[in-house]
Amino acid sequence: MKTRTRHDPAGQDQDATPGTRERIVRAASVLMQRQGYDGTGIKQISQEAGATLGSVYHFFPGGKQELAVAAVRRGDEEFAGILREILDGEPGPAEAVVAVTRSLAEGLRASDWLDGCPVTATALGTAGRLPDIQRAASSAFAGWEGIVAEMLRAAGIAEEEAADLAGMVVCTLEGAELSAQVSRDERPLLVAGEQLARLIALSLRGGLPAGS
Amino acid sequence: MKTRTRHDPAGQDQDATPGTRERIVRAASVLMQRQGYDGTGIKQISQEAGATLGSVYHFFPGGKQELAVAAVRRGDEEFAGILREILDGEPGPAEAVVAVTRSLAEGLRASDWLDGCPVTATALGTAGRLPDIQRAASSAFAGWEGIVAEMLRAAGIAEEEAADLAGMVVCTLEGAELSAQVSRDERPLLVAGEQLARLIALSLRGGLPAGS
DNA sequence: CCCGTTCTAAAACGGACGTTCCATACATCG
DNA sequence: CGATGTATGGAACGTCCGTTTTAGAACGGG
Repeated sequence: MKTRTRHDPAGQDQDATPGTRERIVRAASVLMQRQGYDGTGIKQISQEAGATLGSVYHFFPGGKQELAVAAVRRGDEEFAGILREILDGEPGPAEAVVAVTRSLAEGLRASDWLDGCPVTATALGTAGRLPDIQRAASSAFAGWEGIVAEMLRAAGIAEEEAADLAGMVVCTLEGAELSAQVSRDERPLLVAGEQLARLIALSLRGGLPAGS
Repeated sequence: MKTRTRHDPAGQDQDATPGTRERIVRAASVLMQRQGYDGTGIKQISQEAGATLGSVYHFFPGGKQELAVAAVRRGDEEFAGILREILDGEPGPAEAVVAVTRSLAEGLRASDWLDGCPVTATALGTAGRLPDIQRAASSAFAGWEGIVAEMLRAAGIAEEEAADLAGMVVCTLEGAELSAQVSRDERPLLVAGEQLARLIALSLRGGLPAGS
């Protein structure tokens, strides 16, 4: 029942009891996603991960803060993967964005509105205090924006407009998921998806640029 | 130095040392906006408000939770007031939304990116745990949405489309402010403003409805 | 003038927090 | 077979948490 073979450098066994460090990061990511930074205790994390305090501080000598950074990065990569996967499976950018909102809505409802954005809660609770966490969250947003921007450029939207539009898409997804979670209703996400699709369609056919 | 005259039912003196209860709510609102629910202590609130623990528990027998609900409601009303004020001062809905994003950006930058949305941090940290706070936050979002929807209808947009668009506007503002705060950069807000303006302009002239 | 209500003041409590510390187990290497 | 370095188990520490409690001050109505 112990752990598994030692010297498993990255501990990437996919799922079969994934090594202590990996379990700790996963537990931290889930718990902080749900309860925020201050609302999540190290002891709770270690318990949920099936590890002990000694292990936590062994792998994360920087304590809670270092662990939170790892958790945010984990959430970042996880969502980036999902995002890429969905975008690749859709024919056009408008359909892709709608598909993302649908996926987010399903995830939210399936978790009884507990699992929102994996970085927002952690980032927001530590906004002006813990710069390391803030930076990790900021680069997560930037990364997602890049993924969306790439898709938009591939669809033929000009460089600069694609960047703006990608920023808009990520912000709106963020806000809509937040809204849906707080109001326990998937409608904000679905509406956001449709409206974003309108906006993308407008850009695809070179429609009116901001100034009415 | 004490307080002021007793029996000041609502304690609405505008600003001249506004009574203990009022000071407590204000301090709670600001602190929870910045640090979230779990990150803010009752003792910190009482100290910041220039009150004592006795006063806090006198006015809020329900403890921290009741105080948080009052703080969220206060943030709700505050932003609703600002929103109405800005919307009334602009000629059309597109300009109005842009003005709101500019105002939010200024507020964020002026506070060194500390003061984001007055309800998001509190709501997100207590999402599945404290239903009272969640409800207060949810009704705040709904109220803001109503204000925006009314403006859109007044500008001639049909009932149902105005509702969807208003939801989109509020979600995007929420997400953009979050993004701006985390990345310490006002660009997300400004981009969101312009893109929302495009979307509104599209609705004003009966443009393409979702289906590409 | 005194009583009751309203409000303020601060001490005290049990518990949880993040962190430190050390003793132990185990695989690997000389 | 020691010896070594990595990993685990868990007790212990000091601090701060939300809350309770008890006492006192400031007013209003009888």
